[in-house]
Amino acid sequence: VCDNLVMPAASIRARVRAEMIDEIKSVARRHLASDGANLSLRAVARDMGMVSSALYRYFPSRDDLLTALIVDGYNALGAAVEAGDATVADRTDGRARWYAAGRAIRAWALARPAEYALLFGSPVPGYQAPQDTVLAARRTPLVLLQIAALATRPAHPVSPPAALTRDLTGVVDALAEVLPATDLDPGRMALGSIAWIHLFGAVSFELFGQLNNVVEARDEYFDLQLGLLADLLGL
Amino acid sequence: VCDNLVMPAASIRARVRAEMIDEIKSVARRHLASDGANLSLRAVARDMGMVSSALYRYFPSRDDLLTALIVDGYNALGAAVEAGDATVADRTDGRARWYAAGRAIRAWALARPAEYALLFGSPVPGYQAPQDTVLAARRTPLVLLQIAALATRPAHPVSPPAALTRDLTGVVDALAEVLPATDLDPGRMALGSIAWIHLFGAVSFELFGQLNNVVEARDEYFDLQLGLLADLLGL
DNA sequence: TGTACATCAGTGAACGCGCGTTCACTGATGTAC
DNA sequence: TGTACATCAGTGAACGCGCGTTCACTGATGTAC
Repeated sequence: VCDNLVMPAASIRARVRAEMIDEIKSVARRHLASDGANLSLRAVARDMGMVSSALYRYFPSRDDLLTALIVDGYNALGAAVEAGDATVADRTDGRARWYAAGRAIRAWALARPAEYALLFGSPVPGYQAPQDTVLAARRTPLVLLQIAALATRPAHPVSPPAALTRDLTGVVDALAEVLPATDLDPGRMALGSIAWIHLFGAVSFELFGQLNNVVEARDEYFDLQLGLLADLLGL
Repeated sequence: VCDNLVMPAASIRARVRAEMIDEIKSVARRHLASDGANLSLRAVARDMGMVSSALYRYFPSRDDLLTALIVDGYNALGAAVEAGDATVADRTDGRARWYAAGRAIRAWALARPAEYALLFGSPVPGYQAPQDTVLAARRTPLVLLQIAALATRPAHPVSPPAALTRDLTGVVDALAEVLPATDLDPGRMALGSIAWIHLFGAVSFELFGQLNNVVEARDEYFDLQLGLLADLLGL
């Protein structure tokens, strides 16, 4: 409020612009929920009481809006998982943190199914995700890998083939700045990434409707899977 | 060829009709590959050299065509998995059969990514799958459950909660006619279904592009996951 | 402090295209006597 | 076997709607002297 008076006029315009961008994205997110990934610029503009061409002041094309939504989505999910993980007081209790993080993923997905589908569902036809998204995309698995590194008990014995170890080492190295103490041997790296994939499987299977008419006790089912994966990791 | 002469005329018309339906579905499948699930009736008609309204002689609406494609897809996948499983000569070798079935799923998905996405990807906006699809959908997990029933070693210890056991028992009972000797205790039922879900996760993760820029050794990665799941099942 | 100029947000019309579905119709194919 | 009728496949026009993107434009807001 008071800031307005101190700020130079240029910043006001910049801030209004930023707020507009936020509102466009938020309206677009609402549309994702009903229309899936065939997001319509005109519908978004309509909802905002603007003419469709006005949106081009903010996003050079529909794909750029989609990209912004995807990056935001990955970050929102990552933040939710980090927050879930952070609720565990004892930072050395890997198993508790694993449950907290896993449940946070599922809770986020159930709360925003369309956004989850945009991130993890079938690729949008004709849309090519730019490089900007990959950093944000790694935020969630990063949390899970950090938890996997806490494993105390011996993990499930695995001997990943050399080619795979090379791939995974590359990823972990790229994360080294963010994840300093990577005391993950190849086996644990492989297990950690696999646990993430299988977790994704559990969430997607439920969210994409494959559990319909089959399993109703979904919380319990998910927790059971979390437990199996924790065992797998040696947490 | 000769059959034409013997067959009553009415059957000829019926057969031409069946062939037309097949061709429509096959053209539609090709379109799925490029356009994702926003399948266009007009585009299909164009490819067949027909006027779009002519398709209504064969399918009452676009959704009915989609449903037919979905049912066909589930059946094709199921058949591929059954064929994969059948290549293992020693029918008591559960672990070999598990690998064969799992690899068949992935191979089918990689060969027909758009169809896989239609079955297992984000739900098509506005489309409600009718009950016709559920039977076909169970064909693949049925094979996997039959293999899980072969487990000789003790499986990973699990104690599924009562509500979940009830759900899974219901499903297995429904399959009882097809799967006669269901010597699956609740724990193994739960493990079998979870292994299927995690397998789905592995395939979807790769197919939906989440492995891009991360893992290149995909065959090895998948096999590693198959092995972990086989261990989980006690195969 | 006041004025001339540049920047920027938003308008409205248009381009060129797509879609699912309906409907009255023409001809060919099959059926019944 | 031949003829009258019914069935069915496919046409072409139309309805009513959607879309992304471009472009010349009006006014308001911010900047520099």
